[in-house]
Amino acid sequence: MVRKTKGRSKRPTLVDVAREAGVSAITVSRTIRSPEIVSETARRKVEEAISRLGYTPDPAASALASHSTSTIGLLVPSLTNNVFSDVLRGVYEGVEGTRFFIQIGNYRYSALEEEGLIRNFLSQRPAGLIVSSMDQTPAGRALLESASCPVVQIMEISPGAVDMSVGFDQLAAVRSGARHLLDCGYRRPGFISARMDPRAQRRLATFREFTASAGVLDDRRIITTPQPSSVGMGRYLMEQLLSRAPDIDAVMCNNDDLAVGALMEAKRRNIPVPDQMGICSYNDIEMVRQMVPALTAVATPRHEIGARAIAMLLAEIAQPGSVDQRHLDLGYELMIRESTRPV
Amino acid sequence: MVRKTKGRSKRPTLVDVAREAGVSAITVSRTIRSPEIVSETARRKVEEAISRLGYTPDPAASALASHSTSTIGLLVPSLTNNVFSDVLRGVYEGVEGTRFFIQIGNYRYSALEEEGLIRNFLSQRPAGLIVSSMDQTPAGRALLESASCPVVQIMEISPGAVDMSVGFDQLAAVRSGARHLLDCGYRRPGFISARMDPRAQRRLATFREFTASAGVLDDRRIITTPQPSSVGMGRYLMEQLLSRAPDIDAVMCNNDDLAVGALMEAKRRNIPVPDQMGICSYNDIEMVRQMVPALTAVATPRHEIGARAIAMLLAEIAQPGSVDQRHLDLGYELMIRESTRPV
DNA sequence: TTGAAAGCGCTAACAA
DNA sequence: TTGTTAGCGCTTTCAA
Repeated sequence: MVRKTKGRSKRPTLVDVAREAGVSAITVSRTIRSPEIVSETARRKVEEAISRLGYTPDPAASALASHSTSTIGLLVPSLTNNVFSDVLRGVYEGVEGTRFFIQIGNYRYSALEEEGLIRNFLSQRPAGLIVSSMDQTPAGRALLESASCPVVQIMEISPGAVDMSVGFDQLAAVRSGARHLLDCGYRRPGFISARMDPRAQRRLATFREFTASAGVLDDRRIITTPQPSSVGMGRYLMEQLLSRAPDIDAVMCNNDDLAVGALMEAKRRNIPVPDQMGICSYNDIEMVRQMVPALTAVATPRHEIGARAIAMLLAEIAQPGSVDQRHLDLGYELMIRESTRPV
Repeated sequence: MVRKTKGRSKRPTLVDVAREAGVSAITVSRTIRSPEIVSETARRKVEEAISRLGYTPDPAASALASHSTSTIGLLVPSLTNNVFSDVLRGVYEGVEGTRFFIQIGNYRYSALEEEGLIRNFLSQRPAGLIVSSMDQTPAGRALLESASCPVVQIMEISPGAVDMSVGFDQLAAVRSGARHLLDCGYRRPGFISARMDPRAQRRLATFREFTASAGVLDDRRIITTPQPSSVGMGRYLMEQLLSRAPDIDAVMCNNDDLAVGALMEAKRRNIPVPDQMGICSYNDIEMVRQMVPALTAVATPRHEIGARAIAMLLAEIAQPGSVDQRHLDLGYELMIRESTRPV
């Protein structure tokens, strides 16, 4: 059943190409990495030799000799969360056609695991690093600070970023959703949230402050769980909310799947949305606007965060120090749809 | 604004550790890779030296000397499709805690791009490869056949797999959904599908054959698009279907998001589901069973495919030829819920 | 169980 | 513009 014979694959090397082309090894190397500094004739000979031999460079040898790889590390807290799949897409689109490739590390919302991954990634001498939080452990942060490659922190804006950052004001975003609910005339707003990582905690705190200052805070109307977010969890939290505070008239959801779940639960109970229950979602993945009724949501620039982060990183790798705007605030947008009733 | 000084980081090497521990370099190497063949005393000295110096191995040097890396390549046709995010999760869970890490390549449903990625990945001497299709170009297939690492093809079962495979019978799966619609008493079933890759094509062909043999095939009730699948696309295709064949009484959807869209469109038009319209979904991501009404679906073992594929691969890497069951059929399951009416 | 010697395939640094 | 030389940090091979 064994198929492979660990083929001591006599794969051609730089030296083979050099011999074939009648030049030196370094000329071949240069032809590949910076063709513009090689003479027309040499280049042509080398290119022919390469295609004749079917040569492909060995990235390991290159990494060893040059002390740097073409790997870009991307640390995310979750692979399941739709939020990050959009970021991911932006990042992948940005590296397409370059010599770089992405290596994803999933730290599962654990700062300790994140620290381990940072250490691990850094030991591979990556060309750059994208990390999805500002909440590193002190050791993790120290590692990032002393990294010998550019680092982009994404998702939030924060004055304390290590090197570069791309994000938006998450707290202003959640506030705009809450404000919209009040503007619509809802007076007993609730809040549901799953997976209470530091960022979710901060958004909850902001919701509490905002509603408190508006005189409509009631802790019975706030339900959270450390478990992962899902549509089913949205239904469950909505159920809890309705039994603990039956007079609730609106709900701010900390994630899209929770909002979809909340809508489904309302439908099951024949609670009319938006008339007796306003629903505001957060992030605004595609599905949200296709619901019936379409969900109002705070739209976050997930894809653009990925795209801009990788663009910054590539620019900084190509030319260290060349990126002027090292901290980008991409903003957010309140998408008013059918699940909240305008005044 | 520049922060880094390309730190000629005097990072400790194997030789430094050897000197510190009073042994030779190769003993340090062995202590790390196969501690069981090193004496207790030597091992202890080395371990102490490693932690004292904060040594981490350089993967590039290791790869160059040993002709193999700890990278496992994973080729997927899409980063957006929920199907693959479940597979991904299974794979990532499987490498956690091992020395391996995953590198994802997205070939965007293009066999040509896939071929390029195979070439690219293979030139990095990966420890193993997971590919998500059986539809390689001839050159792509040849590359896989001559790869010097184990290869797992996932998603489908097929006698023509290159090395190992993990999947299920996609055609039997779609047939079971179609059969269920007929069993329920629906007589004018339609089919909607987006992103017509070869696999989607085969499923459509199977639907046609099956309905033809049951005498209920009508091509007006089949609508497809090459564009990506989404909830919005599901609504759109449902709309088309209803205008082209208003007498339709059920729809088989080739993907979960299409089914959710179809349900929403039915709701918008006040078409009662399941009484006047049966809906059957394909894949069964979490959201599907949380809809109101909950959607009937053919559940596919996406997470398990990822988990089993990586397990096979790791076993084969550890001990070439050790995997006996080289082709796994994981099956599928029809989940009957509220969107189809039982007889 | 341990070690010495010889590379792996490339690039940095310098020289021509 | 091109070449020479000397490694990069590890593992392989062979020997003790």
